Amino acid sequence: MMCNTRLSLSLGLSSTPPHQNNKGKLSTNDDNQELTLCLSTSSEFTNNYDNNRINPQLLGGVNSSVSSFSNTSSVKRERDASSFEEEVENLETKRVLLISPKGLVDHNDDDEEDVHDYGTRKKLRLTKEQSDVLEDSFKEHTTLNSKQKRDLARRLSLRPRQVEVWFQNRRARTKLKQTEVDCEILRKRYEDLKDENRRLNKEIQELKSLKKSQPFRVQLSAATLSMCPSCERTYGGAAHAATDNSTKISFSIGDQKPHFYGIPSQIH
DNA sequence: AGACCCCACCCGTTTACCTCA
DNA sequence: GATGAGGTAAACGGGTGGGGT
Repeated sequence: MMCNTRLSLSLGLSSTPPHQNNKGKLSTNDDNQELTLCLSTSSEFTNNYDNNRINPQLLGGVNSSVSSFSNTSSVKRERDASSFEEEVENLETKRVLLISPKGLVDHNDDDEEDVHDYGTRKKLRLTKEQSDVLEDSFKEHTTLNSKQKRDLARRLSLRPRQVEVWFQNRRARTKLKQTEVDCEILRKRYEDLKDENRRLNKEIQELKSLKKSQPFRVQLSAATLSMCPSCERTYGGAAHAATDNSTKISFSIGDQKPHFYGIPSQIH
């Protein structure tokens, strides 16, 4: 099997390719890849670059190796070829460069359509037709099995991995939208409860003042009071005693306006 | 049982590309 | 027209869990 992976190593400064997420490890997914250790100097990198063998995306990492990769800031990395060459000229001749699979050697067939002249990964923009088909498929099922993925990829002239990634991103978008909807519902519910709380507190204050003005007629604590939402008046704990069959309260969670049946007319 | 591998998925992030001020 | 900011979507790497061996 052709070696698709090379690890280039020389002495000196170190940098991490940008697509390694600044987190380090060089990993390979392909069992057929092998790691080759070789020494490299600036001039070799320049030559490789000119020979279209190094991914400028990686070179961006080289460009900013000293300044950018020491922290996690998402500063846009300069990928301009000329500035890279200037940087390379300025770099010391010996440095450690870890280059991941796409960086040094030939791309496999699948990847070739996605690279620019200088070897950068060209960002695919799906056509309207491709997006429509994927959307339709997503409506049917939000996940794909291997066969569905392969079929869809073949149908759209995409790689299965691209279809897989599209579905992952699509699920993420759906989830994000749903989260936003949920947030809005919760916000509304919170506002409603706040209003309800404000109204009940106001009633408590009114009752307290009523108790003060009519101490012998109103001897009920606020906790034992109930309220008829239809008329917005309160009445006492006798209703809860329910010794009188004519006094019944119908109330359930979610009711906007609970109704009170058979409440003695005198409390109104 | 548990160690290992593979696979699919999620999550956070990076990056290419687009739009708009 | 050039440019930078911000948004969007494709792509990536790492982590995780389930299933098979």
